[in-house]
Amino acid sequence: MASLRTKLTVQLQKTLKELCDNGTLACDPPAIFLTPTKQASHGDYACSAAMALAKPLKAKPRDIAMKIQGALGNANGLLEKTEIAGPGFLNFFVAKEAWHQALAEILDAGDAALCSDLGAGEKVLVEYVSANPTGPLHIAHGRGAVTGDVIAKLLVKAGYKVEREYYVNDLGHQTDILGRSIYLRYAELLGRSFVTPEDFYPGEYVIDIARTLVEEFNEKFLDAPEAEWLDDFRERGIKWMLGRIREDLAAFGVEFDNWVSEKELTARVGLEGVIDRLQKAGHVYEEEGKRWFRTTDLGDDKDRVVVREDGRTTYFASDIAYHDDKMSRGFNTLINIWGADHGGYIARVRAGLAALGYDPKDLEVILVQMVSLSRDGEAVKMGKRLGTAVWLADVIEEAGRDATRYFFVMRRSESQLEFDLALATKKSLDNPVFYAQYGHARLCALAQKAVDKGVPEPTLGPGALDPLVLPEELDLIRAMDKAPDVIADAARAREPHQVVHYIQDMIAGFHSYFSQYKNTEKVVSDDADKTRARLLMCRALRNTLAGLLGILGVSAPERMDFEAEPGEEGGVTE
RNA sequence: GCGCGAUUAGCUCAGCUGGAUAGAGUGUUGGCCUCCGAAGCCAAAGGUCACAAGUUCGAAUCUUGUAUCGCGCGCCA
Repeated sequence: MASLRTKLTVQLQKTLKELCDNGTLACDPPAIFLTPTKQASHGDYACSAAMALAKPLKAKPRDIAMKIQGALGNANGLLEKTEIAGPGFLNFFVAKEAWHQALAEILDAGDAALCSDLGAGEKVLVEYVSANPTGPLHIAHGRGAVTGDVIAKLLVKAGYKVEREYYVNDLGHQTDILGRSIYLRYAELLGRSFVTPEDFYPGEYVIDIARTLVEEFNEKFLDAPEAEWLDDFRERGIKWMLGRIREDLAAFGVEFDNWVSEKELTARVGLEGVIDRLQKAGHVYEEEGKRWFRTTDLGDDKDRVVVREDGRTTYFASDIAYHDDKMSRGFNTLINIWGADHGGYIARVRAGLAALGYDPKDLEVILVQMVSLSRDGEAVKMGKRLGTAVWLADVIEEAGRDATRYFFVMRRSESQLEFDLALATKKSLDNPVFYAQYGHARLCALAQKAVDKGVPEPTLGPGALDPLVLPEELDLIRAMDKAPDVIADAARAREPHQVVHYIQDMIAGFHSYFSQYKNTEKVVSDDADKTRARLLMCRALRNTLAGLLGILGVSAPERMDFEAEPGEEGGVTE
């Protein structure tokens, strides 16, 4: 759906092209954009094109603005008037009728009201989480999970064809450590004592896995050499962990189209082929018995080993193969959501793509900064190796799925996130998800109020929206109208937090409107025409809000339970 | 040392390809419930946009340098 701003931009572009074509403006048509204004006296949208053109045209900005103003007219009925202000701003005042028309279109569009065709069907692959199956998901994985999930949803709304993918590192040294850790716990459960080696996963979950192996194998491997049990222990450990990771993600509302196993992928494509291609392109050399990829030629800090002395390939080698596989599946854009601690990895993966003949810019990496968790005002130290990680599942249980998801995308990815569990569970507006959900519930209550009073179901007919003339009502329509723009912008920038702020603004506008007129211009009143118009507006608002919350994966409750503490069972009624 | 990220109100943070008087929440202070949901609303107070140069009609935004904090710098993943 096109917003009014988009329609007006199109009109303005058309006008400028005409002015340039007929010589009124002796230049090429400039790229223009409309900005929403900050104050009502500046109209609804402003454009600074005249100022930008002043220098190349060697003319006064205000004179240029006047020419544009005259040629634009009422922009096909969209505008009530255009004013020239300040150094040369064009301030556009949208006609009431155009807002009513916009609202009618929003109501007609239904779910499509949030959509745009920015992506034009382009294929995008979003890879996120991809946590090693050597331990449960912790809180930082959670942030990456929601970030990826919401970016994927935004891209879908913005007209991209999206696939979501989890890359499972089910090969390598770390998985061996998992297998050995399980074995030590297995032996312990069978009465043996042990000292923990340096490479060891200390988490409780390892004991849970070991318990299943005691059940399966009894004492079969108790004194057996490693070669006899390692494969079984490793594979069962990975399978168990992956099962738990899937459960945690499902409980969090995070889903994937594909789970790509490193083990299966490398078996299928064969790393030798990929390394040969690197070699043929002249990027591989041998030294000290190892095969190196000269990534320094392609923007990396140092060269990287792809094949070790003993012939085993490195993780990096399979990651090159994985990204090659992604590109070969026809994606124009690869978006990877990584933790900030993987930042140093970007250059070498890009180098891999470049060496294989792809444009390295097609890989975008969103680095999600760390989450610092505090509980009751005290910082909680994190350390996966120390077993002091905070599991995502525990956080969700404590704060609730809605609040947790909302918190994780509230801030820009580049900002470190302060996650205060006490705050997230608190019944206050520090916890903005409740504010937004409350707004939705209030809109539902309004609709119910109308039903209770015997007001007929409002229908959209000619002139039905004409009674909407209060400035706050027009503001609300304007807020809704820009939804496809906000989503497209957020999708383009890969910035979920923009949606959060948009929701907050829209809800604040509604609460303000509601409170201000609760004793005068009520939504449900004795005036049938006004009631119908306002109920229609509220319906659009409710739909918009529900759609936005849906993008965040946060529920839009029809009622809020006032008694229960948020975060506990029943705190939010679906 | 090098790379990436951050630095904006007491606190937590927005600020959209450079635009008009830098915003929101929270906290503080003071007002609103015979009301369609007060988990709400309204108002006040609160700023050297880390610092310094530069680019131009115009900089929180772009460039360079400095400072402080976080992350990374493995033939782990």
